[in-house]
Amino acid sequence: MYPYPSGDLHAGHWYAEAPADAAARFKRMQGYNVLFPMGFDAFGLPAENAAIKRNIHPATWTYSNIERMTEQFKQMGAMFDWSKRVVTCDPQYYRWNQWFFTKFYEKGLAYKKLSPVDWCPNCNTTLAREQVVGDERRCERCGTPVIKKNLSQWYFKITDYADELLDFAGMDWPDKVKTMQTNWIGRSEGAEVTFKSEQGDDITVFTTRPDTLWGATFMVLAPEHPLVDRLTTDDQRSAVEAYVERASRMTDIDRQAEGKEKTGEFTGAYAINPVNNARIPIWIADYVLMSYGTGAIMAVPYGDQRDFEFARKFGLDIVPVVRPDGVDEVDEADLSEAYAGPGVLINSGPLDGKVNNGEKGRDNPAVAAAIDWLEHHNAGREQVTYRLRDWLVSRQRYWGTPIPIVYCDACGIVPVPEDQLPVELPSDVAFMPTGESPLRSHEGFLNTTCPECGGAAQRETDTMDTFIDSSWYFFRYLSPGLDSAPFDRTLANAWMPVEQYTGGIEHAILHLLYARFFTKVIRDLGLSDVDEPFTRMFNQGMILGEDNEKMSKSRGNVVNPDELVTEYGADTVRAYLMFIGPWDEGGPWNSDGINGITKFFNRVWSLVLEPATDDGAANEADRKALRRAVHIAIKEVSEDFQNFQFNTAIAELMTLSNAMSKAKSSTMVEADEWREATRTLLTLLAPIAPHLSEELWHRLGHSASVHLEVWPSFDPTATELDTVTMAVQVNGKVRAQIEVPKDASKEDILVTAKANDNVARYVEGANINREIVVPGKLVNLVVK
RNA sequence: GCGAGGAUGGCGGAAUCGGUAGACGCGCUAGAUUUAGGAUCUAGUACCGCAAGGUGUGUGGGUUCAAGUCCCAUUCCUCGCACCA
Repeated sequence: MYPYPSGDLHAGHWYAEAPADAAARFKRMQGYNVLFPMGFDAFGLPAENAAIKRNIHPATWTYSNIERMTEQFKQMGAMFDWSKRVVTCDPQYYRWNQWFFTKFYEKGLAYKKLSPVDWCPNCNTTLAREQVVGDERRCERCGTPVIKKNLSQWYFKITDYADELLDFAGMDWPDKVKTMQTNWIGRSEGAEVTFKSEQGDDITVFTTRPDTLWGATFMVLAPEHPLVDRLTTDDQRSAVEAYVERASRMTDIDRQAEGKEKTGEFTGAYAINPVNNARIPIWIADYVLMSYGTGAIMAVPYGDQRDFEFARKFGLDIVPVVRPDGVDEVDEADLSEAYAGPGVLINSGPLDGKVNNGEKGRDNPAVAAAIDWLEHHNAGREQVTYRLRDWLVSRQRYWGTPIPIVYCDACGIVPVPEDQLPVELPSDVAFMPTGESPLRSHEGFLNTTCPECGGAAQRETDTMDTFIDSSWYFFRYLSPGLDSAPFDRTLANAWMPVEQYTGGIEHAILHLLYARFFTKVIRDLGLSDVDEPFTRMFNQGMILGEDNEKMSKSRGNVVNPDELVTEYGADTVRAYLMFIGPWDEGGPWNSDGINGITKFFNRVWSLVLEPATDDGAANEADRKALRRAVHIAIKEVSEDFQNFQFNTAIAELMTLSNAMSKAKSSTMVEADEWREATRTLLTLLAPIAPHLSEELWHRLGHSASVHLEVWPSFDPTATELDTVTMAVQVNGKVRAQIEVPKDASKEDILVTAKANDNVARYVEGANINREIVVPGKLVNLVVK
């Protein structure tokens, strides 16, 4: 994932990019054709805030940050291909955001709608549902609790792709991310049922439990439901209006602060339950959300805890409709909570006796029977509902892609034609955050002519959510300079999808969901054949301050990578970050530990370059042992890189260098095995410490780069041993170690084991009941 | 409340088709070298114990010749969602 150009590279950037670079280098040495690009997510609020605070233009601030961060990335020694760099605030990039917007509009995937939206009072802009986080409903960017506003905004119809987005087939992604996306999309199977009010209005509800329809004893509408005003009777009007007014003024936080205590008001109206013609009261309550389903529910207090609480509080009827297995009779008066489990349907007319097995949808015989009944009687139909909402993409801010729409009194909404793109962001605007886009007060931008009729018209002044920029930038890497299309189709079909993507878990249901959606629309626009953007996804953890807290200036626990590079060198910083622990776990920085890497690299240096001081003779067994250590390292390090286990890869390299230190002697350094060892050590180390390994490689006399070396191949015969050490246990406790030929028979192993003095001590005078031999591992003698 | 993940020495962490727990590193102890050294090298370092030996992977059970690893229960921590009908 490309970074936001915030200023300087911080420890988190290093933690995200250095191991990714090591993995890319490993793949290149293995012979793969690797494209490892870097770019900048350059639109966004911090640039505008910097402009307001320091009186510097967002573009100036952004581009100077990009320059600085690019230099810092080069210091890291990362192999980024800078010729492929993508900068999203560049008009040559964002013109394609605008182009996509018009294509979405043509396809009906972009639309404008007036509705209550989430508004961040600090950022002064609307937000997408995905950008409101936590139980206090805070702005994802700045942490301020959001409020509701009724505004006309542009949306992308991501809900059209809900079902396809639930399909993760062939994707090697963390289960956590797949689960989070699945829950976010929130598919529910059930039925849509239409009730009629006594005045004759259709009131449609969604339910996952149509089998409990005969237990519906009242209806509840969301306070914002459009029928509330019509249905409310005169004698109830003042109470209902007061309730609606109160609900509209309450924030979501206030609603939650009231806990789960139910509130509501009777409208005075009644509806007819279509399955049994029962006359049931219609209430309004804020526990029914206008934004989910149809904004109205049938209430089945017997089977739903919320409806149960509501019924008990307001004295409404409760009709038992499911008899749990093993219960003879259900008495409504005895109930203390709703029953949502399996059982047999009762009091349900034609469905009496049907079995509710607790499964969802048509897998449940009772639900299937209910849907069939509804469809047969024209009272409802099978229906699927999603939690996912359409993506609100309008932002009332300056530093983003202008939405390429013109409003004409004569022609209405007119997309800007392709040959007039990009709609460039004017540079001379006032950045005061007024709650309206700063572009609104820029006359030259605002006033234009209609592309269709040529009459006076006004531009849309909102800009696009920056998550649009990041939804397709990976395509742009393939042909960043192209000005005839967003990307080269042939290259895209050859290179995409991204075979390995890495980034933080915080984008599990933001960027990673939007990018999947965009990729599918790009496919459906006929621009590529790619279904999914990222085949394999890995979430690295977060690097914390030494105090085990998130790094922040106010805590004073920020680790500055520039200072570390000055003191220890880039390779040491890279390697230490990889050594600290598993990459997906992250963890606290520890300034003591980095010395271990410094010592390791110093040891490698002298191992390769210093003459041997010990003039002991190396015999054939010594040379064989060294070769064995080398090939164990090749095997382990290769597997570790493949699995992104950089910490154990470095541990293996340390083990190899320790073995080499022990083996080094004036005769050994003349041997082929020693030359293989040094060559292997440097090639295995190259992805982790690219500068050090290159320097040593050249000092050894090579003229080509170590980074162009072929990854060493593992020779299994080199690691085979003539004898193996086995543990001997007596009753599961280790009592001795024995050495046996590697292909010794079980019988021979047992003879050797029993001959051991210490084993004999524990076995003496007892019966051996069982003898377990795991060849090459251990012997366990069970005695009594 | 629902869902996911985790708990191993003084510290970061190794090891899970069940098979010698603590690889590798930090720190610490002792020694060597040194005018000196936050340098380097050597040896040691889970805990209790003089030793023999015993005990140990959050807690309590279970399966097994054998459990960090499998099963049941439970505590705590982290993350995500949350009146979603």
